[in-house]
Amino acid sequence: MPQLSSGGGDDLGANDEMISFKDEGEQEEKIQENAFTERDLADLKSSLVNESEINQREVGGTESAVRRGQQGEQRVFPDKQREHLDGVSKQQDGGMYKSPAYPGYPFLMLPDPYLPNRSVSAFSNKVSVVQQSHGMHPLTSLLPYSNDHFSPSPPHLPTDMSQKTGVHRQSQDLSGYYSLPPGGVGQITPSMSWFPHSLMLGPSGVHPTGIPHPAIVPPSGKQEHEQYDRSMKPQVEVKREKEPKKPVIKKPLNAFMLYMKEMRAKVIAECTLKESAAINQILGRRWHALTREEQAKYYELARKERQLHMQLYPTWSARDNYGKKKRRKREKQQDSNADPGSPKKCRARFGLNQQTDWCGPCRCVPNITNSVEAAADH
DNA sequence: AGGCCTTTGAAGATA
DNA sequence: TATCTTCAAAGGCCT
Repeated sequence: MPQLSSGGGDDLGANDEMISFKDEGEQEEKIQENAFTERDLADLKSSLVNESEINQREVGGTESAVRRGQQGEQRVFPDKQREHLDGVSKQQDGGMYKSPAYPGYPFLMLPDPYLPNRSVSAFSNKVSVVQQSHGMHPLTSLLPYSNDHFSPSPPHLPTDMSQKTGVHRQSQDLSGYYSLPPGGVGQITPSMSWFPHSLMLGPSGVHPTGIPHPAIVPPSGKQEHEQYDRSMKPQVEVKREKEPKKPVIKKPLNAFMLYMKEMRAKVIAECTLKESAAINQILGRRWHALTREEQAKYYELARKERQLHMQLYPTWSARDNYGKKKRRKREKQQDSNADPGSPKKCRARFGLNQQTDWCGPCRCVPNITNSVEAAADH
């Protein structure tokens, strides 16, 4: 996406970005977005009934205007916002702002920086964001990673992970963030019933910090309850032991993702929609309706997420998760386009003479020799 | 079972 | 450096 940041933006940079939101008639729209109500939901709901109708209405209406504007305008915000937030955090990281970058860590009773009185917010293992949303600061309910990430058997990290020097260093660094109890996680008492015991059983499979990071998921992409599976499917266990797969470390969530995670259930509750695509459309509009300050909270949280992620996985790169879909698409394309399988098949595909015609699309030679080698070379 | 849809933002890849 | 691409979450829907 275009990075339109002009640089030099600090804390006030975000202000400029937000102002740009209001340009070109978007101010009025923004006001309307602020008044986003059930009417919008009803629109969306009804629009789901007829997709073509959606396109006509939304593309022709404010939705498209928003989207058109977003491409150019919204992208301006984050960079400066990041700078802004970086500046803020540099001040806050000094100790007065110890935010649980992963507030979903169930075993950490952390002062919530977003609570007015910084009271301790104990996150349950699976806290619905909706359930928390009323009477609490929005971010207190923010559970960036649901309990699904805390499988009974914590996903084991790559073996080299524990050997990385940065990891050891980070456990100290993180203590500031997470207010780990003296002695570390190992001293957490079993009385914390919402803490999965398996997480306390030992170092194996647990990050050296003792923090099972929710970004780590088994290669399948879903949390696998291996302990239970083993009792039921010993064959699977054997297979797994033979072919240990590296757990996938997922990307840290960005501000909008965090916002979605918190607000999704609320939107679902408000309207009966369940389709994520529709929900996300609503959330996208609401996101733009947020005030600068409201968005800043999420940008700050996202920044913390990235910071923690970097500390937990110093060698991780987004590139690590790259290319899965891309590869599949390429392979599909290659299968359908380039690879005819054999000259005969290729020529048949394009209606060419099997004996004499040159195959333009794949440039295979005429099948004069009809030899196996020629076909193989194809 | 796995891909698609849909959103924004971060970051890697590419021109 | 600017632009493009991919992936993060979510869950219903479709093949």
